[in-house]
Amino acid sequence: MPKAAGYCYAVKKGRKTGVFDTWPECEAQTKGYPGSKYHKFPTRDKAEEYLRSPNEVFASTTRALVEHARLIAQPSPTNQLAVASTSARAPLPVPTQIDSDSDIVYSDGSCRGNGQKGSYAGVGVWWGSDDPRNLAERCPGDQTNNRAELIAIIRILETTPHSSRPLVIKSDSRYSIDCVQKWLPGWKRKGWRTAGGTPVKNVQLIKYLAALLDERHQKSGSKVVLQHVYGHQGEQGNEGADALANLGATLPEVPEPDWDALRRAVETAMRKKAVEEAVSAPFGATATTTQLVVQETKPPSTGFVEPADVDEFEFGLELLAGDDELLNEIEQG
Amino acid sequence: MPKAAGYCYAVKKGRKTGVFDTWPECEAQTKGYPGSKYHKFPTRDKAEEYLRSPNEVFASTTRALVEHARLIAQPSPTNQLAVASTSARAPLPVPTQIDSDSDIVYSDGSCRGNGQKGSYAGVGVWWGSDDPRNLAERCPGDQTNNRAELIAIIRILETTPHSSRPLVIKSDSRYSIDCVQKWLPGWKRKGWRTAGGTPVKNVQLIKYLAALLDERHQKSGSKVVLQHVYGHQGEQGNEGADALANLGATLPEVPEPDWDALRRAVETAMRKKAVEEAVSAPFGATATTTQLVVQETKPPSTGFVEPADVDEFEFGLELLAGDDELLNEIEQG
RNA sequence: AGACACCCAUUCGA
DNA sequence: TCGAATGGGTGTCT
Repeated sequence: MPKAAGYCYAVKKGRKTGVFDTWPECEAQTKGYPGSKYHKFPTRDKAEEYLRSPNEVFASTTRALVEHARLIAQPSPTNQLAVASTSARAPLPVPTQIDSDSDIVYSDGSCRGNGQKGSYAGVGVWWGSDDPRNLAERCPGDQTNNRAELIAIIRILETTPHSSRPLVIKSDSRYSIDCVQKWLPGWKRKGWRTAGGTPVKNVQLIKYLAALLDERHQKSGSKVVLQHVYGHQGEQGNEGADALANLGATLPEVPEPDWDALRRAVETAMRKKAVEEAVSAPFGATATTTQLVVQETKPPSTGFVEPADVDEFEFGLELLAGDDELLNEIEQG
Repeated sequence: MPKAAGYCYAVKKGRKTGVFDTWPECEAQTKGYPGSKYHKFPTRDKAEEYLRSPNEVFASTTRALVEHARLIAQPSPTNQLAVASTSARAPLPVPTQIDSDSDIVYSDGSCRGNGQKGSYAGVGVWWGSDDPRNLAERCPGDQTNNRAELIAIIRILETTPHSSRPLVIKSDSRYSIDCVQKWLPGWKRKGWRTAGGTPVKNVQLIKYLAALLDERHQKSGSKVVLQHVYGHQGEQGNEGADALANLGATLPEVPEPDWDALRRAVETAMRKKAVEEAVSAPFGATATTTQLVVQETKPPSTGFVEPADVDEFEFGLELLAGDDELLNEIEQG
């Protein structure tokens, strides 16, 4: 509540451009300047990043995306099934250029009127300006912010081919990250009950997301880094995903996939691979256990984003051991 | 989110005047035209009403008001006390003609540079063109838009004699109306904390306003109707109050009244009356509990202002039962 | 009690 | 498009 000034103002269009420490300074550059563009940020870093980022990130991406999303979204005899099937969820073509050590992608969910009747939610995935892998989709099923955030991450994993490079997913949803990072093991143990004894929400989504992560680790051995970023800090990628999510929320309703079926399909594939490996190397070599690396950033109020803290979590076939449904299937099949 | 074009543009001063359906048409009449006056409206009705409304409703009122306001406002040995005392806040003379079933009055607050250092706020009350009860006053104390809006309503209640007819106060401040309409009971219960746990702002103002409403209900049994109107829709009364508020903001600073003292004075008077009534009619007759009627209008985007929905709220001695300070005073007095 | 999101509403202004 | 003044809520977990 203390109005402790600690803000910066980035002026992108104005008499002088640059970063200014006080509002009056910023105002002096923008007031009365036609088409001025400026923004408040909690840190100088963020302000500078905003200045560096291109002005119209999504303009050209948008139209194509809307069309793409509409096609997928509109229930019709020819594509209704496809939407809910895994095949329609196959990876998109990857751009040919490979330019960095790890793949970075932003996810975001939005939900107009969250908690209200008649709310509508959207999902956004942003790889870069004009990147064909970008997504703007209507959130299927219940329209809540948290579902949209989870599904955004799921959609990334569904549409991104495995690769040897780490995949860095940046989300501003602490909830989504914590679901897979810190709460999932306990939930498995305690039968998907919250600390308050109530059933965990969005279980199908969370289980499917966990399965997708497991699959990726098992197949490629590569890392998935879930990194939390604070929303609305001017970070280009987050803003991009946000805009795409808002766009997605305007699309027509879509049928909800059968998340459990999707998860089982993934798990079946994993089991096959596990069996093959066990057969070819039966000398006590345990199933692949890879790491889910979760990167943490400091909250924006600290002023600096320090070198990311890294928490590491065991992942892999743990799920097989903790899931009754799966054990049953294995026993019977 | 749909940018569904359905707007009209009224040009009051420009190359051609009238109502135009598109922004380019409107722009053509106004761009570069010195002193152009134009406005966007959601409906043609509103646009036409704006054109019909006299251009300078207040011109003749203004000079007298400025003088009047200056006299009241200027702190001087002879009137400084009067400003803060209830006696100086006595009702103004009412015009002799009585012309309708209920009294309608518009309130508005304005605040130049709201939130900035050096902002200055004004209070406007509009009864009609050239009505002597009109007010244009500088906002005392902190200069914020919301304080000005609250004080505008307070000033109406302070300066308007009780009457058997309902008093309709039209304000464009949803905040002010909600303060007394929907949030006040909860605030009393929860110790004047907001939903986020922070202290409610402008508490003295709100308490005093509530006391004035209670007093009015108790004394006269008449209704006070708080009606929300949307700002800048061309409604004459709202525009009038707006102009007066802007005028008030240009007046010199005024000392801030002791709102708590004012409230206590009102509450003391109420208690006396309550006691008298209890004595003269001790047969379980409860204290007067009247209704605060809150009228709601549709937002302007719907295009039509339908017959007002009416929500009714219990008011009256509830405050006596919920205010510890008061209970203490009663016990001691 | 805390955290991260998602918003909703009305103003006041530049 | 940007700022501030002000309030209300849900989604979710610990």
